[in-house]
Amino acid sequence: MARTGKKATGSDKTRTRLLETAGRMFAADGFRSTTVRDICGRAGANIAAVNYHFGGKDTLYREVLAHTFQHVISKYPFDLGQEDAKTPAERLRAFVRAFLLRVLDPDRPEWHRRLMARELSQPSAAMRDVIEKAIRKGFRLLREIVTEHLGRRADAESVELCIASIVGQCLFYARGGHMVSRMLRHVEFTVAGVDKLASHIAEFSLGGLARRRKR
Amino acid sequence: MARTGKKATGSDKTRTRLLETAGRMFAADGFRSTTVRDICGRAGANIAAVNYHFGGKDTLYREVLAHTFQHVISKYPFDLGQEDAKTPAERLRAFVRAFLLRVLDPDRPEWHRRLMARELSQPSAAMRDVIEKAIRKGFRLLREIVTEHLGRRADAESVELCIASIVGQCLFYARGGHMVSRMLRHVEFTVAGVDKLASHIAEFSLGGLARRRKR
Amino acid sequence: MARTGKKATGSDKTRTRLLETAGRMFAADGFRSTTVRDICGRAGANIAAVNYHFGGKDTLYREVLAHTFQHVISKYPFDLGQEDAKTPAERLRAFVRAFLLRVLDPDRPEWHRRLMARELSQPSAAMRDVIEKAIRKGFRLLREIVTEHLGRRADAESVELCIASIVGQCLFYARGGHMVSRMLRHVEFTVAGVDKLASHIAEFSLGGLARRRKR
Amino acid sequence: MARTGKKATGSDKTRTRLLETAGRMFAADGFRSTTVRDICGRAGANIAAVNYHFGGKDTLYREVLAHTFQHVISKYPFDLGQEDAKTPAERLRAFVRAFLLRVLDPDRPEWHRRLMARELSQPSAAMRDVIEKAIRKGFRLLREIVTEHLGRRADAESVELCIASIVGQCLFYARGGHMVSRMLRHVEFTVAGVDKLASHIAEFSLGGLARRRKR
DNA sequence: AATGAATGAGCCTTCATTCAT
DNA sequence: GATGAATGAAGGCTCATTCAT
Repeated sequence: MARTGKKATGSDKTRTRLLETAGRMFAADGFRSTTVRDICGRAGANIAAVNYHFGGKDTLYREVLAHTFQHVISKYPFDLGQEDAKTPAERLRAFVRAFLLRVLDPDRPEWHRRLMARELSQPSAAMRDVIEKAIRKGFRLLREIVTEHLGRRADAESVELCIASIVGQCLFYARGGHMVSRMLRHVEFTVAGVDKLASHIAEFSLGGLARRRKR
Repeated sequence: MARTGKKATGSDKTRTRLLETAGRMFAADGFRSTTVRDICGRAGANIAAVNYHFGGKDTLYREVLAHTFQHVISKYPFDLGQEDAKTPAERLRAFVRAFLLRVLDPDRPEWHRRLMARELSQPSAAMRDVIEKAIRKGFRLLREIVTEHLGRRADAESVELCIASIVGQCLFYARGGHMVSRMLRHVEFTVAGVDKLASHIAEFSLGGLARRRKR
Repeated sequence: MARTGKKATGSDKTRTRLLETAGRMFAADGFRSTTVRDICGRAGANIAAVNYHFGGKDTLYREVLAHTFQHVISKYPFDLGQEDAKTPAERLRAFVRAFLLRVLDPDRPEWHRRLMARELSQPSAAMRDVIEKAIRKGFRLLREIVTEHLGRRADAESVELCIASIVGQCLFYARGGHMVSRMLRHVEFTVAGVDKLASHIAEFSLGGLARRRKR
Repeated sequence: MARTGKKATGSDKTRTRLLETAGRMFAADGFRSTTVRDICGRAGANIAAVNYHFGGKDTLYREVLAHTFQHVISKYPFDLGQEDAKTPAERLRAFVRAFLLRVLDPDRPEWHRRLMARELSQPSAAMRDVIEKAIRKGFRLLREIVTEHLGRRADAESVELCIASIVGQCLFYARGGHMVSRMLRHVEFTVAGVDKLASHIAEFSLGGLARRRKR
């Protein structure tokens, strides 16, 4: 057994391996299409391992989600860099950058992004609350920033339309590898280009906001 | 033979009901999670009805897709209104409006949007080619429009970043009922507000493009 | 419809076509493996035609069997040629020839043989009685002939062993196209060679009977 | 993985029971008519047991076949006893005896015979090669023996006709329990009488060959 | 007289899970 | 702590048959 190299000494290793493998597979094929047999097989574990370690497939999925979202939520708060930002323009830039960092975190493997995109478009029951809470928080902040730009007298609809425009631009990069993005040959979706992306979106949005204000 | 799909004499009621029900369910839960039994049950048809009318689950899905995408592709071409547009600004407005119309077509039920969003983010083998072709076509047009705004000397990366910004704003509305959009209480996602949405995105983007040009 | 050439004027034609097609298919693949849909399809008839004309698959099968066995039973009785046979040797020859004619009837299509072989090795409930009766009749005759050859004092076991030897030789040709027979490149299994086959088996058996008698 | 069939540790009880039950049922009713549900039911196993242990119905059938034919092929080679046979007559006797032993092996249950008979008359894709090879081998040997008896100048057709006569007699006993054989009340088809059967067939054939030679 | 849409029982298979070891 | 044999519910699909026309 030991000579196969698959099995490590501690039992905790299997659990970790299961978590990693399952996450990758859930991200690639979705919850339903991923089978417990396959997860265990690829993780080099017994077929009963998932139930043994996590209690079931659902629980494993929830665990994967928790493990995946856990860090990012606290690592890149929406208000990251807000305290250093003096002008409204800087605050928008900070927001956009924080948003993109959260979505394109350099330290996270690619499948984290895919899994997040999946949950974002159709959240499972387990994540709904967590995600909604996080979104609501960021939303409030962005509303303030946009209001700063449009002026206090701006109507609610205009504010929200601009919010949608900014968020839309950011979310475009969140969904990794979809068809539209594949057309863009000169844009780096990866982490390396995150600052460039943030700069562009911030500039573009500043222009948009300015135009919307004049009207 | 019903299997060939060439039907004309009989009453197509069951077939139509099946198509409608299946579409709605595929849109809501995805291909895998939707069972033939459920489809037939809710359509008030026998469990063998799907196989009889469509030959199988896969074929039914493809039929639903065809039935769903069929109209929209030809009804709202990307270059809709381009010939009447004189200025670059008007061309951008026309493009955005055509894009949104395609996505928020007044004549289509809500689940069409959801199904389209699903296929857009992870296209099934059957749709991949159709979708890619459609996207590529619109992409070329938008590139021209953006280049008009940024000037001929604009580098490829800047052009594509602006394309991403515009497309991102539009796609935001394509995905019906996702979490972020639920925060926006004052924006009508429905068809009724499509012109207002188009106007905003066009204006916002014009501002963004202008700012990007100056740099 | 008429221009397809599939449909004849009278309704009786469909029935006949169904009978022919079904027989061929039952002979080739067996009762279970042959589907009503396929029969109707290849016969150019409606899917409900079998039930309409014959009441069901089972009934159709029985009808095919009756239609197939009907003639042969009366056409080639086991005692064919017995009245003209003067010597025991001639009687044996006549018997073998009748047996082979029954099995390799020139006027019957090949699939009749296959169907018969099928029923012989595992008779359906419907045919069991008919077949058993026919066999019993021939068996009695052959017993007499063999007894003539072995002498009246021959024990029952010896008689039956010789019967088995003779029948075994004949049955070898009844099962068309099985693996062993494919090895024999110089023997005609078809109808054309039936007299040659009969001669050989009769001669071979006469030799065998003679040797068995001496012992 | 049980699917690979590489099992050693666990108690092979269920697997063995499944193999035995399935074999018996396949032999009795054929592949198509035998249902997995029935097999599992009669074997006292779960409905999923067949798929778990064998991967599917097809694989199970192949396994049954392998398990059934495995021994007999090597246990009773066609040339069994040939080296001890001095005269042509003894060689024929040895061949017939080996043939019958193969077919009526004392150590095998009755359903093995039935299954073999089934495969012999219409071999499944899996067995075709194995059977053909085995047959071809025995065929070559018998041809030599017959040629010895008929003389070197015997024409190919005569040789093959005699081969057919000998093989026909043997095969008669291979098909257990068919209608004709039920008429023979004084012949033991079972293993106990195999030597007596072999003696008869050999003697009968020697007589037949002798007579065929004289002509 | 004949059609073909529709039926429901039953098929093989896959799945997450449980249980004895 | 971990295994893998065994389970039963549910999946898609095929079949002979029925029913309204």
